[in-house]
Amino acid sequence: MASRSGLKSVARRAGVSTTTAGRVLRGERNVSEKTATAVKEAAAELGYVVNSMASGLKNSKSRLVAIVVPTFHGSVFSEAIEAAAAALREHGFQMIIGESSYEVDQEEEAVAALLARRPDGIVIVGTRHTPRTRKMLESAGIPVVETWDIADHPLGANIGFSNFDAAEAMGLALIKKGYSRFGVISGPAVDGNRALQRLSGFRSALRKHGLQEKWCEIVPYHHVLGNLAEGGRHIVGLLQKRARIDCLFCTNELSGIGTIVALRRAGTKVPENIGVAGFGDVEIASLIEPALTTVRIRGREMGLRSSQLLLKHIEEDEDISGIVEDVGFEIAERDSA
Amino acid sequence: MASRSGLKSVARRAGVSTTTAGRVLRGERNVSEKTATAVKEAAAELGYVVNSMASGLKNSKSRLVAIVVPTFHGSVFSEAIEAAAAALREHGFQMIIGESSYEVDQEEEAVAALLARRPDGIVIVGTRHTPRTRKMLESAGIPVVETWDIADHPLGANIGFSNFDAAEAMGLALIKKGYSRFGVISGPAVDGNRALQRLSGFRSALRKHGLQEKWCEIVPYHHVLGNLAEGGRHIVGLLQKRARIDCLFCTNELSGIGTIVALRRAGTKVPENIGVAGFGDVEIASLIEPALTTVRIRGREMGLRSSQLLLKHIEEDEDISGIVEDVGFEIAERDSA
DNA sequence: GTGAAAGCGCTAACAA
DNA sequence: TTGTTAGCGCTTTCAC
Repeated sequence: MASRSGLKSVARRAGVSTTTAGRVLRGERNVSEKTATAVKEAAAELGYVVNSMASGLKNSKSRLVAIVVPTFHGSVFSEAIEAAAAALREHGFQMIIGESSYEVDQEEEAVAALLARRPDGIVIVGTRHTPRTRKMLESAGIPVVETWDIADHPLGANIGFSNFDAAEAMGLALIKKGYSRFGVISGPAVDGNRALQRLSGFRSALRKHGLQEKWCEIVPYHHVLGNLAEGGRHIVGLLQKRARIDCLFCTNELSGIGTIVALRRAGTKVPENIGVAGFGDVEIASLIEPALTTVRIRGREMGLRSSQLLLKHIEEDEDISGIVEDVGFEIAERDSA
Repeated sequence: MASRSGLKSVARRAGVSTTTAGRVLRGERNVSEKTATAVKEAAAELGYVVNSMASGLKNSKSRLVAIVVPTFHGSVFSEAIEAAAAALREHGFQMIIGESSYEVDQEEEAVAALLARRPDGIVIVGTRHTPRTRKMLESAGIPVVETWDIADHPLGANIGFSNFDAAEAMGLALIKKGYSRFGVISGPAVDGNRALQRLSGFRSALRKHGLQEKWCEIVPYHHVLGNLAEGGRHIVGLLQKRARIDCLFCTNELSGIGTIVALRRAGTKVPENIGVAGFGDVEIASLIEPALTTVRIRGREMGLRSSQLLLKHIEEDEDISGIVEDVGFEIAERDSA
């Protein structure tokens, strides 16, 4: 079927060579009006669509950009994806997405699968990778942008923010508001991952005021992220068993939202009975009642900026490796704490 | 760079032919242990990743599935995408996504761009397409699944639900609750699109009870979808200018949520002062206060089922065209109406 | 168990 | 303005 509507059949139908047919369909100008029309008609009649595997192979470019995110769930990263995809589409690029599930091994698999498509550039959320991931990325010969963090040893360009600083700033802000007995909900904090950085930053803030959190619960990601309502209930259960606190810091936004909803349903008043702060900022964070106090992350900006850099490298042939941009963050003090 | 780590250089480094190297890397068994090890080592050292443009071209398959959704915004379709992507990944397939922005011309463009990658199958949200879109899809020679609606003339398989019936059921449910003075917020209702079907279904319910809506506002999509908070404020403005109603039906979920939030901020009590019902069901619909009464759509199921059908066609070579499945819907009566 | 050769559908370089 | 030729990086016969 594919062969029945290949360039060859279009050419045959229009009575020209495949070269000429290709030229017309690519929009080159040095073809006679008449020929062009004939080719276009033939193509339309056959429903012809170019085979970009073939053309990409020929010119060794795919007009594809890859992006690796920890998860699709919950719109945390989708705003960044959206912004990037829109910018790319304007330049005739498409996006392929991989999911790392917050695991470097999964990330490795995703990167391999994506690189197989020979993208012209790649954006990765995160700066921790397996050695093989780094190797593959280096050998790929394409521009790389790491994001959502500041890298110690960037693979290429780096558009991010300091997770440590952001969590510390939130800690300071909460202390300023008068809270002093903190509980923390964090995803698995390992190596130098973002959960750990956030935890460390928060603790640094407490230490500066001679404080220490009353307890810190490490919750598997599927628990906080898989299902908001269920995750929230889980956290409320935790609250009852642990030492009394006056403020709960959730190192990711989804657990913050889930917690607020679950607390409300359990009849606990936020922020009267307990303050809740989150990290990250999706649209719902400001829509729920009470609106979530959180660290506002510039996801959209990071997505956009990353793709802009890639496009600059690809289209203007300007090396972007080594570029580092800190997009910062902002403490959004709303009603929950 | 790509050539420096092509199959040829792996083969050279391992001292074998590209044929043999390829065999090893594809996991074929009829290779000596020793050779296999040498090849794998060479590949690892070079960070080799297969070029699927080349392999795909050779075997005319891409292990790629395309999906076209109206929008990425707001997780309406992302649950469906998520479910589909997960199922596909398990079978070694990747997904490429296109966005139609609720416009058939944009859809045509997206379909052309996606088909150029020679996906092995395609899922499209919606059943209305331009003639060229239909033609391209027909000539592509790949399985097609239309979804989120029931098609009059399916292009291939069809996994959906009746938007008319769903809206009618919601209308009936609201009337049963005692509402009788309805306002409607709808996206552009043209041809046989889903907005129009929902509107028609809702009106049918009213007619059955000798009622008629007090007013119906057609709001451009960017207004209700671009920004929840702003869209909501817009709707609240409308409410003040139009005839008094006791219940507002929003034919899409995002406007329902935006409306509830905006009304709450404006000091109007839902459902005491006015009932609000939506259409569609994302996670936040049940988390906001009051929880949104809405038509629950099986997005996740449609996404999953669509990809299962495609996989069946692709991997088991079983023709799926003509298969129609109505996954139905459900009225979720919550607190907002 | 291994390799040589042909070719997937397209485009770039060159020739006419 | 148009066509011929070669080859992108792989996989697939087919031969050894």
